[in-house]
Amino acid sequence: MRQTDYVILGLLAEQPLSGYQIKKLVDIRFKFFWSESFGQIFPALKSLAAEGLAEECAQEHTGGRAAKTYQITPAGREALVAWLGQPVEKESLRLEILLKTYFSNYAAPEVMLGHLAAFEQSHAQQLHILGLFQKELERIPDDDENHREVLRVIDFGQKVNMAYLDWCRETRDYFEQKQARLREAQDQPDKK
Amino acid sequence: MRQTDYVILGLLAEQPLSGYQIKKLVDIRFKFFWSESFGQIFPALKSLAAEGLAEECAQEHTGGRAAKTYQITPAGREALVAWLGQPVEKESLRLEILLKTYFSNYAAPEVMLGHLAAFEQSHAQQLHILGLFQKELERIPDDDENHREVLRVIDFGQKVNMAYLDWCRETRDYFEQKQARLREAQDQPDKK
DNA sequence: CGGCGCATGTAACTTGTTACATGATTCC
DNA sequence: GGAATCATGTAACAAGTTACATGCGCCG
Repeated sequence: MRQTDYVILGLLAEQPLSGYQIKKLVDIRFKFFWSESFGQIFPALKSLAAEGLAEECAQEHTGGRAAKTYQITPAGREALVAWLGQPVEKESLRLEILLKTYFSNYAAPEVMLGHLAAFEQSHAQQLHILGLFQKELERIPDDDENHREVLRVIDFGQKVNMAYLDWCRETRDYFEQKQARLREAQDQPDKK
Repeated sequence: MRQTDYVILGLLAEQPLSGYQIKKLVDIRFKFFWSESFGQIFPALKSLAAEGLAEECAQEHTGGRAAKTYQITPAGREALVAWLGQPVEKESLRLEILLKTYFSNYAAPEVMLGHLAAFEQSHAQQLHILGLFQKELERIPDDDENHREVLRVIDFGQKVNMAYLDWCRETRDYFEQKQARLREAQDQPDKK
């Protein structure tokens, strides 16, 4: 069983969904810490159905092609709970910007300033979206009784993105100073 | 050209290295934001040599099998600088613990408390190691003139890991309270 | 009827991990 | 000579992305 399978089971545990809807939910709700593509979701749904952890239900079609909707089975719920109890094993972080920062003495400070601006903008945006989610969750009724847990996840995103932005500002300052130092050295090559 | 190629070029830009040494450096220096395996490094070194971006030099052997050492070529340096100037494109974060937190209303609070303890311990450890690196860097002479950039990378790790630990503590509190609520409800099932 | 939007599905590719086979040296 | 250590290399697998092919209904 892949991680994708459990993501799907978790979402189906709340309500029946189609592959397309699952993709949209993952893109919105898990955006800052997870992703899935169609190439993973559709095969996973098929295998979940083959193993009896999910089953096809009604074919709704609200405009456009009919959507194959799946619902979770009791065995699927058991599998989900069993997975929740297993130790967390996957944690991965890959940040090209840190690689470039590490090697940045081979490039001009301007280069890093550009990368930092893009990074900062993207994470400020993410933080903004998380804030909207938080307000939305606090506003609507907690029918599934999972709002508090979801808020914990959102809080993680907020803390981490704020840390990213802090780092951005400090690092921007650093490269701006470096740039100023270099300019000075160029303008007055004799002094020292 | 893969990301692995640039990681290798960046490390070779400082000094000639063997595949084995590269792996060790990545494991130590980039541990908290990057990883590479032998299965990526050795083929990458071969292809870098084929493209003339790196070349084999002396076969040193300091105990054990002879190490094939590679050094960067001028073309390799150019490729590295060109990559540094390209926009940052890869940023990925995958945290199973957030997935489990999101779905945690299907499990007992104890389960999450266990996961949180492991997560907290692992990141406290990482933070500790980053502190050691920082002190080490501030102590030794900055021969390659890249200490300040490396310290920016370390600072990122420290900020992010501190954010993780803050979240851990708050989330631990939340699940402990939830646990207490459940216990209370079980002890006095009549009240309300 | 043509294009757009919703939706499913797959094949090809890229990337990354794991496990294994091998080789050479040192130390006991 | 055997274990430990340092080191290279590969094959098999697992995971993940991308691009494409298809289908259907609606709207102008």
